[in-house]
Amino acid sequence: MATIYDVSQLAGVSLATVSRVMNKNTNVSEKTKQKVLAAMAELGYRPNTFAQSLASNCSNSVGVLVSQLDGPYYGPMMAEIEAALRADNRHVIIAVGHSDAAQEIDSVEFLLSKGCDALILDVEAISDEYLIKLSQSSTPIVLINRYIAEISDCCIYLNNELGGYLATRHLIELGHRDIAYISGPAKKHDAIERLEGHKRALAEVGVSFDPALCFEGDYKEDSGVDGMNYLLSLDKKFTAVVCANDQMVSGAISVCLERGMKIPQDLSFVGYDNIPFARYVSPKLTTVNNPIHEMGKMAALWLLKNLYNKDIAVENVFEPELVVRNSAISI
Amino acid sequence: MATIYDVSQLAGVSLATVSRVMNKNTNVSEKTKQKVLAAMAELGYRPNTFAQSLASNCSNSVGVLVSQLDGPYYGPMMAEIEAALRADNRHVIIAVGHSDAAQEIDSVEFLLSKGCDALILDVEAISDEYLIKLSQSSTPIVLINRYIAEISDCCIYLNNELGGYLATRHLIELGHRDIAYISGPAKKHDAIERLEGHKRALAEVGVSFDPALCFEGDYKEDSGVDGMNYLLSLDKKFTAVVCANDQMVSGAISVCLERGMKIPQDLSFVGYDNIPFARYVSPKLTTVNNPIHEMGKMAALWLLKNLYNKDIAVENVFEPELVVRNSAISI
DNA sequence: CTGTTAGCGCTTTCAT
DNA sequence: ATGAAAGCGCTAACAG
Repeated sequence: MATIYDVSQLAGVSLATVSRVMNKNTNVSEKTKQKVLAAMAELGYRPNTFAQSLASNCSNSVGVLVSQLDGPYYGPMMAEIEAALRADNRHVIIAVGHSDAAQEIDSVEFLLSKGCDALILDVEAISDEYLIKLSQSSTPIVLINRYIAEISDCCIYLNNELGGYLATRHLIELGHRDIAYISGPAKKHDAIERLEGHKRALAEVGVSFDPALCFEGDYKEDSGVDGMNYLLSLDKKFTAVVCANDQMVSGAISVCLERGMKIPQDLSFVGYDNIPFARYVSPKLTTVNNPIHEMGKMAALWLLKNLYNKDIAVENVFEPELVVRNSAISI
Repeated sequence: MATIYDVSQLAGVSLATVSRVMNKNTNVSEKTKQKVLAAMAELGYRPNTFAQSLASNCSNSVGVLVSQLDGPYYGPMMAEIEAALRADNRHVIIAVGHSDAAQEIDSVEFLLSKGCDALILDVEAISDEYLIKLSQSSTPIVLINRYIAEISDCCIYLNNELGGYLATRHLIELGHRDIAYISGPAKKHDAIERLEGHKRALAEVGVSFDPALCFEGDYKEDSGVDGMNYLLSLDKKFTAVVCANDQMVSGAISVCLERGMKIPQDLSFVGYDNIPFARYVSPKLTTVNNPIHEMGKMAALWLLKNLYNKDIAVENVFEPELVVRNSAISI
């Protein structure tokens, strides 16, 4: 592998000059620059990133920590982050936290030990305190799907409460009053907020929230199955159910169909996230759009702006929107 | 940030000794080792990976190149790769090739320029020649979802032809003879092989393959929609359709349901890949299992064995299996 | 505009 | 078993 030294010899200049043309330093005459470029091409020169990182103390890499890689949720986000960073010749190192505090912290340490210039974190279990302290270290972080007042500037998040509100209000407008709810894990921020929105919509029309009609799932399809079986076993009337994410809706609907029920005729459903599959299942899901890919992109842009000094406008909070399809009809 | 020098001073030993304990070199007395370890802990020492990589010419990183990040397909694979490598303290750098030759090559160069120790590639558009030449360079590669005779040792792949055969034979056993087919892109190896298997199953019972009943899709849901609309517009009889992947089945089925057809009563479907959603859509999909996550894991193990000298048994070819659910019934 | 030189933090002979 | 010292390839003052 050719080194910067080989290039300098071939071009008949010094190491420093070669380094200057690589780093687009303007203080190089056009003529010298061309000589160097030619020499690089001839040798098939490729800079050694480790030497660069060691000398410059900048790795051009950003670590991305997500809860899981195998669901339908993080793919679009990762895709946007990769694309935005790649366009600027930075690379992304991935790590998975599995929604567990110990593993999340371990992953953060891991990414830090790999010399990332910055971290994009989608973490649920790590405490606010830890993150606040982390944000004060020399490695910048940006938080996706989480809002912490003390470090709000680096938080990119969705107005989850509003989404929960929109989902339930849609059903209310369709005439529903007895609405069941399958929520996400009670310890996750977004799950709590979505449920809050649901309650607000209910309260707005004077319907009291019935805890018995609320099942705590874990955002996976199977817990939608469990939740639906639970609700159906109840001796309670309900004409609609909102689920805190689309994966749980699909699980819930599959239970109903298996029991011979007609959806949405017998029961209306509203989901959350608008994952790609939502438009291909039957019935097509009425759901709340979660612009997770846009938030991923924004996180990358945030870094380009704050870490690599690009001139970019960033916004921190995203608004969810109701996507009306066929899983919910008027009573 | 503390350096190895600081540690050596605190422990009262030389740089070399500190380096030895970090690298688990045995030639260090237990006593000295403990002193060093204590010094490291006290300083919160974390080795600088760039200096390590520069000096040792080993980065402990592997590049993973996939076609896309936002489908349901690669997530499970990435998850396994990340987990296996992470367990051995290596990290993964991701890049996306978008199924385009130029972009795939660009991504390979990108990963190489980032100093990866090895590459795991799931590429479709890059030529065999390029890959063969690449495999002869100093950076080891392992190919997922692709078989190239000349470098078969580093290929981890599925017996796609058999999968295609199993899908169609299942329908034949159910009594179907008029079977339509929605294939993947004609230029992709796996799409071709799956179609071959379909043809073999047909030939086995003396049914001739009708090109008019075969639509070329692109593996995305929308092309399943297009394919179904095309087939339905034909003035041909068919009682079943096999799709080259589950995403296209879901698109195809959504068209039928929208037209008021009953699935599987009016038309049977068999898919391919067994993506997570296959068991939650209605009807639950009869499909061919594609152990993509196992192949991802195997690719990672292959590297651990061949690059990092772990003692692991690897297998190169995986066999698909039919998963019978509810989307196909006897005629 | 260009060259010289001192590191960046660690690994790895080679001595002892 | 331990230490001294020569790089690994590049960046960034500094000097001219």
